[in-house]
Amino acid sequence: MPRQASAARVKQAAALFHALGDPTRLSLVQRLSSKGPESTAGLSEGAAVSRQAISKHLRVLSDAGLVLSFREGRERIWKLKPNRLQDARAAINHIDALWDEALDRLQAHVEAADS
Amino acid sequence: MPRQASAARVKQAAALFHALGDPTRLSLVQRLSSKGPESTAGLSEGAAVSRQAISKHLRVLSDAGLVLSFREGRERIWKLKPNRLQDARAAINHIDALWDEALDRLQAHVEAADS
DNA sequence: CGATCACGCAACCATTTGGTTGCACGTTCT
DNA sequence: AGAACGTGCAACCAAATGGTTGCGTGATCG
Repeated sequence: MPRQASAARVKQAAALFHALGDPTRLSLVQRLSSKGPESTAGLSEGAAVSRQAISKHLRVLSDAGLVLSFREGRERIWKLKPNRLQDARAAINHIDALWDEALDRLQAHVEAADS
Repeated sequence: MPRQASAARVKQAAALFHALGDPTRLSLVQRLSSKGPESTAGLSEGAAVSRQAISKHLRVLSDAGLVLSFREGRERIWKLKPNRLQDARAAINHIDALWDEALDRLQAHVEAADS
């Protein structure tokens, strides 16, 4: 039996994908991943949009558990919460597993009819 | 050098995640994955929302390349395009790879300072 | 102390999104 | 032929989204 009701799991995974489903946010995740922790202003540096826009996106990522932050002097530092990406990958793997099972069933059916 | 400009790649991946980032749509993908091809009406069967809502979601999934459809008599049959999920996984793996590189760089730095 | 910097908050705006209902059209069943 | 079915299309609606600007506040620099 599943550890969690399927509907709730889908909701959770969808929330994660939703957070990743914006180019600006995905760029932020990528940047935090490659360049390491950075301040809000730092992350706004090269961006096409305003600091507040970036700030809002970071808040969305934070709500999704993809990123965390802490105050340091007058800056707020953001860093990636890397384990969270595993959850997204797990969701995809789960769907893939279903797909493979379906193929197996189909294969079994074909072989049964092949006698 | 990257096969594609980074910005374009991010956009592509974000579009994919965006399509997966809705509970109803993610359920549809999961259902198509586990139960195999099905008609619009069939997919609307258990759903909480109307047939047209489902139809719109399927169209979004189709635009994202996650699903394809064909007319069969008076029905439209939808089936998963499984390879597309690989792209989503690849995007996550790519970010993870960046992260690992960053950790390696950090490690190298620590060891260098440790002499 | 005064200037500047980084940030948070709020108001506001246009567009997108997710949903509905109603209707028209082609297909299938009897 | 006529009824029922599966879809597609369009209009419409409320809420969410992504963005802006302006302003207040605490921290840091000179």
